[in-house]
Amino acid sequence: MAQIRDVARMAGVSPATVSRAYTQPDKVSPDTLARVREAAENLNYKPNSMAKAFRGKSTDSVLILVPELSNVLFTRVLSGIERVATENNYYLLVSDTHDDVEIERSGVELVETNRADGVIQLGGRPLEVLHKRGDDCGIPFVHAIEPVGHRPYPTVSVDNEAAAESMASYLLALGHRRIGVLAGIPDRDVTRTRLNGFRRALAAYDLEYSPNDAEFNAFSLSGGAEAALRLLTRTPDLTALFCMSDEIAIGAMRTCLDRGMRVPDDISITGFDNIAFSRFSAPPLTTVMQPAERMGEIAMTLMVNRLKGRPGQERQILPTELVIRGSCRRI
Amino acid sequence: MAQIRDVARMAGVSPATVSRAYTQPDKVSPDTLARVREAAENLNYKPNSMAKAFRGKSTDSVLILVPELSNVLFTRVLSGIERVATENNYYLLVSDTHDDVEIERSGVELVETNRADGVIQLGGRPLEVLHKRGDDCGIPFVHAIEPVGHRPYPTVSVDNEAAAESMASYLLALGHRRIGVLAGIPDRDVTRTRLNGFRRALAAYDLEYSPNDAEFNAFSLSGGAEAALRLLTRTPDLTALFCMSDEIAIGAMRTCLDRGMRVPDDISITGFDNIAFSRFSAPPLTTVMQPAERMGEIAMTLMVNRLKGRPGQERQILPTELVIRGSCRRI
DNA sequence: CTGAAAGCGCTAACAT
DNA sequence: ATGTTAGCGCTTTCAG
Repeated sequence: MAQIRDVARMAGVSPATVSRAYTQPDKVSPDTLARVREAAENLNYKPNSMAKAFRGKSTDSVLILVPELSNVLFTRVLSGIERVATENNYYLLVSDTHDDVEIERSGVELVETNRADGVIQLGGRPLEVLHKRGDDCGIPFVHAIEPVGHRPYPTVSVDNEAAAESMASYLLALGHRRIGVLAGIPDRDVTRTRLNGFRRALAAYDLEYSPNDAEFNAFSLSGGAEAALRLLTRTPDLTALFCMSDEIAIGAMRTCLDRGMRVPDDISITGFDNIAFSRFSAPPLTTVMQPAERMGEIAMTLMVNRLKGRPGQERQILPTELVIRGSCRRI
Repeated sequence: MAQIRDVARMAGVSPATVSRAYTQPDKVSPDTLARVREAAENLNYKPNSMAKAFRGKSTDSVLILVPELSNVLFTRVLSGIERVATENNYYLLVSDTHDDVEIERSGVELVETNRADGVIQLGGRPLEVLHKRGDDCGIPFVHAIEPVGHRPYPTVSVDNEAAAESMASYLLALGHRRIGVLAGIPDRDVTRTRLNGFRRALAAYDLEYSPNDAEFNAFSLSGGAEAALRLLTRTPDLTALFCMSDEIAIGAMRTCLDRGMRVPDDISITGFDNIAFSRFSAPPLTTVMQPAERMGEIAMTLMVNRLKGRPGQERQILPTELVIRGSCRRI
């Protein structure tokens, strides 16, 4: 593999000039520039990016901590991140953390070992628990999707509580009073937050949340199907199911169908996220839209800014939107 | 940030010894080893992985070329790759190529610039077209999902033609004779291959494939929905729809439902891939199972072997399986 | 078992 | 506008 000095020799210049020809072409005379380019071309020279990273102390890559690569929502966020990363010439390192603290910790370590310049966290865990020096360990960190208190680093998320509340209010407004909750994993912030929103909506109608009407399980299709089965077996008189993700909702729909219940005639179902599939379910799912790709784009933009030493901390809460489709009916 | 010489000084040894303490602990006396470890601990020393990569000429990372991050199938493969990568201490660089040759080319270049040690291609394009020196440019390359002729590098895929044939035969055996095809993007190998399988099945029944009964479009939900609309408008007498992906099939289902057709009573529909959602559609989708995660695992295993200088070229064709669910009926 | 020293390929002062 | 020089943090001969 040709290296810079080979090009330099062939072009009859010094290595420094070759380097400049790449990084600041305007600082090089058109003539030499042309010679350097030709030499590089001939020798098929490709700058060694590791040497550059080593020298320049910047890797041009950022690590994305994804709790579950098979989750469509995360994947959409990742897609948004990717777009902005590419635009800004950053590489993406991706790690599926399976929600495991240890994996997240060793991820954060990648910036301490100079493997990545920063990390974007799609999970709920704040930097504080991921590093012993806590929030001010100086690691460029951006939090996306799940809002985690008022952290001293850039964050992009939605107002889950408000979104959940408005979704629940919609159900209430349709006349539903016995609403079951198909929640996500119990110890996730997002689960708690959405549950709070749900309770707030109930409270506005002087209704009380009953834990007996809720089931907690994975944010997945089968998680939703199983939870629905348990819930409906226990409390068959529910008229609606408030699900904390579209996958849970679609899983629950299957269970209902299997039990001979028609949606929305016999039971109304709502989701959360507005993944692509929810528009294509039967019936199409009423849900709350989260701007997933957009959150990814913003997360990466915040990271780029941070890395390029621009602005400072920023905290963006993006709007959600109720998407009314066919899975609920008035009673 | 502490570096090796700080640790060396504190432990009262030379940098070389510290280095050895990490890479070949058995070559260091237990006593010094302990002292080094303690010093490292105290100083919170983390070896600079860029320096190591630079020195050692190996980045421990491999690039994954994903045609579309938002496609569930690719994401499953990625998930399998990730698992094996983590097990073997490799980092994953991921790039969404949007099926663009240029992006794929610059991806392959990452190994020439020492940014990655190898690349796993989930798309259909062979190394030959991605590098001017062609197949023998020496880049560790693994092809997954789409089989691309007999390439001189490791490949893992399924027999798409056979799988498509057996899916189509199933439809034929059920009595269907007017079967529409909802194909994927026309210029993708996988589309052609599956179409061949379909035609072969037809031929066994002395039937001819009619281009008029086919629509080509994106491998996506909306792609399927649109294509189905065009196809059904043009040829309303079809009794079955052979779809080249589950997403296409689910999209098509929606169109059928919207047109007042019941599945499978009025029209039978088959998919391809067996993504998680297909089990939860209404009706559940009859499809062909592709071992996506497994392909990912194997792809990465092949890569690791290649990188570690083990075995040689390998070519694995994994079995698929017909998954009969409720979206087809006998006529 | 340990240390000294060289050097991986590049870039950024600094000098011309 | 260009060249000279030094050095990024680590590993690896080679000596001792």
